[in-house]
Amino acid sequence: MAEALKSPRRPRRAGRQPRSRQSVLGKAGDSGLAALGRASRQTLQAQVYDRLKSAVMTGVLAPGQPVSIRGLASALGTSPIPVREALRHLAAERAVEVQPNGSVAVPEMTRARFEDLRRTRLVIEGFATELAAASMTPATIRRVEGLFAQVDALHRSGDVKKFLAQNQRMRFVIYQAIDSPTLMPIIESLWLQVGPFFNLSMAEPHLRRSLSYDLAAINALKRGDGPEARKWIERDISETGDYILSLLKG
Amino acid sequence: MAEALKSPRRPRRAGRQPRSRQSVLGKAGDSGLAALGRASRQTLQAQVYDRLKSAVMTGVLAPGQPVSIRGLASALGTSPIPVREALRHLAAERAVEVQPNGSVAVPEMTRARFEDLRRTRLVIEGFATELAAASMTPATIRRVEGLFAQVDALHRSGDVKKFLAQNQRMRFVIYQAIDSPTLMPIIESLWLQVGPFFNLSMAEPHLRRSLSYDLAAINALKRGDGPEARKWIERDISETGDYILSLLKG
DNA sequence: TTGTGAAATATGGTATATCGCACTTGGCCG
DNA sequence: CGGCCAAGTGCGATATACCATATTTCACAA
Repeated sequence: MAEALKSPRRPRRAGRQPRSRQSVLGKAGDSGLAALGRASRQTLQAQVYDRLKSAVMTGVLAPGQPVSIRGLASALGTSPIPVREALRHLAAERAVEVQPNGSVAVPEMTRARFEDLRRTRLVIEGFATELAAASMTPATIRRVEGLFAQVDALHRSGDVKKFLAQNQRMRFVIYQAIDSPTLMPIIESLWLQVGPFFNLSMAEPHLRRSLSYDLAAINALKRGDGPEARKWIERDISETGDYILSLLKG
Repeated sequence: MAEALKSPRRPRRAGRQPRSRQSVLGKAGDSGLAALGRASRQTLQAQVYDRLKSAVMTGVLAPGQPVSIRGLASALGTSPIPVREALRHLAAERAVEVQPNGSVAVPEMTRARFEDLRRTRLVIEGFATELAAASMTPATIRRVEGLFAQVDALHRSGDVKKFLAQNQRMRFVIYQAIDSPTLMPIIESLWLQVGPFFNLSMAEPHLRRSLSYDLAAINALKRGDGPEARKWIERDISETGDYILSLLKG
């Protein structure tokens, strides 16, 4: 058994910090060995990606503010490489923009861009909603209705951030029912692009109306009435867009 | 002033190969300093990305065949890092798939996936065509007609590969007329996903029909008739899909 | 001959080092 | 007093090093 010879391949340089592959970012309090089965096979790049994605969606990263790879890396306690790859991934989804000098930033929103996004969302999410009507199982309906109840409660409690997060989850459960590996990433990318601005600017007078449209859409989905559900989702996207656009003016 | 100590940062290790940033991949025979002004500010990652994208589109990379990062890197004469990033970028666009072990491959095509792609393309490219009708300038029309002539000639000459390449260029000129930073990347991603299979399987009996639809669409665009143009593009996508699907059966 | 397991190999992921550019800063000259 | 040049600093891009795991190969024994 020459294994003892092989295990320590090389003398191992002194100042090396192997840094265990998991849980570098996930600060979930691992209770001993339980962690082994949990996030075992998550690459750092994927963890950083998830974090940044959520940071973009929740508006933690302000639009226009440049983000430095090294800064993020040191903030997250990793080397620049996983951060670079996560940022590239987000850039491919248009969640962030690569600046001429190479650093990245959440893109600024202009009226033109927002209107472009809105018309695209109308077409794609409208289509997706109509498709979803044919794929809704009773279990999915229940899931959606449960989420709607939560969203409604969050609306009453006034927690806009959580409201939007759960609202997104609800929508995505609907879209996921289609089981379309083509549509889903497109819709995710669209939400990543408009999401930050919802978080920054959505306010009460509009939320209630949006909720009523969602409810109408859910009821239509329950009946399997795709065109009707589509109509309500389109109305929601369209009027929410009007609202955001009215804020972009000033 | 301890600066003098700092300026020559370190003695510079002997065996270092700085490897000029450009033209590592571009084997265009640089004639001396002329190269300086040419591809100056292209990162390696971007060059690798372009190459791989074209390799995927033209079917050079066979679906399912795993691509090793290191293999590509040494084939291209770079380190693995730019290759990794280019592959991640392509993976985000669904042009390649990250395998469970971390390497990547062009995804296999199944009937289900192809039908999913087709219905999505019908909606998105149909919409895009209709929009384009409102944005076509005389110059764009001329450009498209010029490309159509080339495509037609290539069809007669029987060079399917070049035919498809120019055909794509023609379509993208139309879509680009919309000037939609949202739609364009989506359409590109869709073409990256279906492109390889066109290259592998398109054959004569279908090409002529497809060309006639394209011509009809172009004429409709010229008249500014968006719905009509949309109809022809949709018919093209739909019937080309039928054709490919008939091949996927066997 | 074949199955099993261990070593060799290949490969992905990531840390570190270094290059070269870009932007900043400070000083000098007009 | 203002603008321009030069050093300095920060950062992105990339090469290299090295670990850990997946895969292959090969030897040995049943």
